[in-house]
Amino acid sequence: MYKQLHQSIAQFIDTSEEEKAFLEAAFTYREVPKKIRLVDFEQVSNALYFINKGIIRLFYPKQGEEITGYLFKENLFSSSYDSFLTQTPSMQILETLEACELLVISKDSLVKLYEQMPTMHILTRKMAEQRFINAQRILSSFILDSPEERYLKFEATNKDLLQRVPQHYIASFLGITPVSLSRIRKRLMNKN
Amino acid sequence: MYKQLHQSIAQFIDTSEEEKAFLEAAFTYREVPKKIRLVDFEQVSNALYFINKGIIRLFYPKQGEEITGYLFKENLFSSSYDSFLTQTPSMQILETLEACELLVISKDSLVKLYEQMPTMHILTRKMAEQRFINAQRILSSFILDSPEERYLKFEATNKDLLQRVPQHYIASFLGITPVSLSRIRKRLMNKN
DNA sequence: GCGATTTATTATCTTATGTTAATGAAAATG
DNA sequence: CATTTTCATTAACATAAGATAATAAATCGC
Repeated sequence: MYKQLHQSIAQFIDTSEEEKAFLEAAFTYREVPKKIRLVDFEQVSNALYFINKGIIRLFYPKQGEEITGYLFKENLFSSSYDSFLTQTPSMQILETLEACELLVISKDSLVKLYEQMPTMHILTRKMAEQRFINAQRILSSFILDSPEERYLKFEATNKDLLQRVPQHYIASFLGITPVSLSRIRKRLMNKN
Repeated sequence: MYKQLHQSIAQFIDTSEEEKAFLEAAFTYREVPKKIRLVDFEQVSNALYFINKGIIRLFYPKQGEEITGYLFKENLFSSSYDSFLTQTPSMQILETLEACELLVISKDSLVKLYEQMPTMHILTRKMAEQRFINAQRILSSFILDSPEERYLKFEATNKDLLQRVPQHYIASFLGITPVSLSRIRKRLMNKN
């Protein structure tokens, strides 16, 4: 149950058996059907969701449209992180795209963990750094690359998501319309 | 000399007099003329730069072009953070845009600080979180807003930079060409 | 202060993407 | 299994931004 979580954390810090026990006590297992909102619009997020199985989509509502901001898959922490950190209403919606098996930690449990194991500060610092680097890379791709290049990079690094996620979600993640993505795919087909 | 630094840090954690002394010992004051590269392309960054005075521009080289990624001003920590954190060659260039008065901390000094004051982990965690939130907000503006809307938001939050920074740097930060920004400004002039 | 360089604007032309709508295929639902 | 809904593709048209170039204004460096 907690194997994937421990493995993911091990990338950042070493944990003793005692600390592993603290962690397991802090996270609760939860199965969630598809299309369930973990964080709704303008709701203050009070939990982080580690994904054992499934996909979670983060999106922005914009004039009746849904603009995908990120797609979280297995072994990632998913959240409306901005809202969670600042405890302000979320501009983003967090919704399961597939039925999910999650490990959930509440804000309160996290605070308790900070007291129980000081290395937790190091872990969350490294995670925040990792998230920053990730956001930065996506941002630089928006600055530097054309939609076609962004699609090619996405394809190269997320082939599995291309199969599991409806194409129009990927289009809006790339900052383009489904129509435009379809045209780009056609162009690329003809090149090769 | 260190007043601004302490004030900025005070937004995140409380520091004792002893800790303030550790911090002052870790940061060295440096005056840098304009147009000096603090981090060059493919160089591994080994310092963070707190800005007492001046502006630092972060940009990506792209086919002979320079694409602005961020503009740092007074009381901010500036860096090629990705390179600094991962200790890999920087894809970004960090260059003074004006003559700057900086407080510089090296990777080694930072490591020493972590040992001297454990709250440093909390400080850098909160800073990393803040940076993530910032990157996230810029990214969401790329996802949600048109170039015109991005310009208006930039104008609203960074009126001073509009005066101090050549317009074509701002254009590339907004993800458009100088020509396009000029057209947008003209369009907006006529509206009001 | 003067010549050189940088910078901003404007015009022209091209092009990729947005918008809207129609169609057929695929998937979900009862 | 049949019906409804979602989804991807394609077409036609409009538009904003890119590319290039010319010009004028502002700034820099000696």
